[in-house]
Amino acid sequence: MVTDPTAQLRRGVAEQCVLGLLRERARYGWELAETLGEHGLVASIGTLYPLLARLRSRGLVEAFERESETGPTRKYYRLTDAGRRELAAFRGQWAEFSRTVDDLLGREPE
Amino acid sequence: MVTDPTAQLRRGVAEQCVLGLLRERARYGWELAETLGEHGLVASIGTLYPLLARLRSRGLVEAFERESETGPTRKYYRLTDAGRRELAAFRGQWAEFSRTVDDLLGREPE
DNA sequence: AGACACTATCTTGTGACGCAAGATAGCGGA
DNA sequence: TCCGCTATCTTGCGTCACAAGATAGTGTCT
Repeated sequence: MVTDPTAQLRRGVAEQCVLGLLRERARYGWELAETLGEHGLVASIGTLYPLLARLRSRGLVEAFERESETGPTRKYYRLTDAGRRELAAFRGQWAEFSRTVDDLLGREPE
Repeated sequence: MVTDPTAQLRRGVAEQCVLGLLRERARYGWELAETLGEHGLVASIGTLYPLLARLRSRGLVEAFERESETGPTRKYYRLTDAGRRELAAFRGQWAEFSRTVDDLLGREPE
C-alpha cells in the first residue's frame, strides 16, 4: 500500500472545510463526501462519518434526518452558532498558517 | 493534556518547510528547530530529529558534521538534487491545496 | 419473485507523524 | 564542582485520514 503523502496535508483541514461547506445550507453526509472528494479533500467516504461524529460531539454541527425521493433516508447536518464561531476563528488561523508556509517554501516556482 | 488542534495542520508541512529553509544554505538541527519554532511550525525540538532522519532516509537531504566555536559539534543538513525536485513539486501541490481550502472555507472574514 | 446496482450510513484496523518528556553529552563560567 | 546552555537522539502517546467492509433502503430489469 503506497499511502499518499499528501494525505497528511488534509489532517485537521477536512474537518474545517466541512464547516465551510455548511455555512450556507445544510447538507447530508454522502453529498459532503462527494463534494470534498471532487476537491481532493477526502480520499474515501469512510473518512467522513467519524469526522461528522466528532464535529457533532463538539457541538459544532447538529443533525436531522430527512427522507430522500430516490433512496434511503439522509442525515443532514447544519452549523450551530458555535460552529460558525469556530469557522471564523479557523479562517484567521488558516490565513496566517498558509502565509507562513508560503514564505518558508520560497516563492520561485521554477 | 489539551493537545493543540492546530498541530494537525503541521502534519506533512513541517517536513517540506525544512526543505524550504535548506534551499539557500545548509543548516543544523537546532537552528532549524529554532526557526521553525518561531514560525509556529514545530512545537518541540523532539519533533525535528525524527523528521530529519526521514528526509535523510528518503535521500532528500544529506548530513555532515562541523564543530561549533561555542558548543558541541553540530550536524548540518543540505538539500540534494532529489530534495530540490521534491520541494519544487510540493510548492505546486501546496499552491493548489491552499487555494482549494481558501475556497471551501469561504472568504468573508467577519 | 429474485438479482443487481445505486444510494446512504457507520464501523474497524492500520499507519503516519507531531507532541511532550527525557536521556546523553560537550562546552563555558561562577 | 555545579550549573546552564547548546546540541543530538529516543520513547510513548494521541489524533485522524485511509482502505475495506458491514448493513440496509430504493429502484429497475427480467
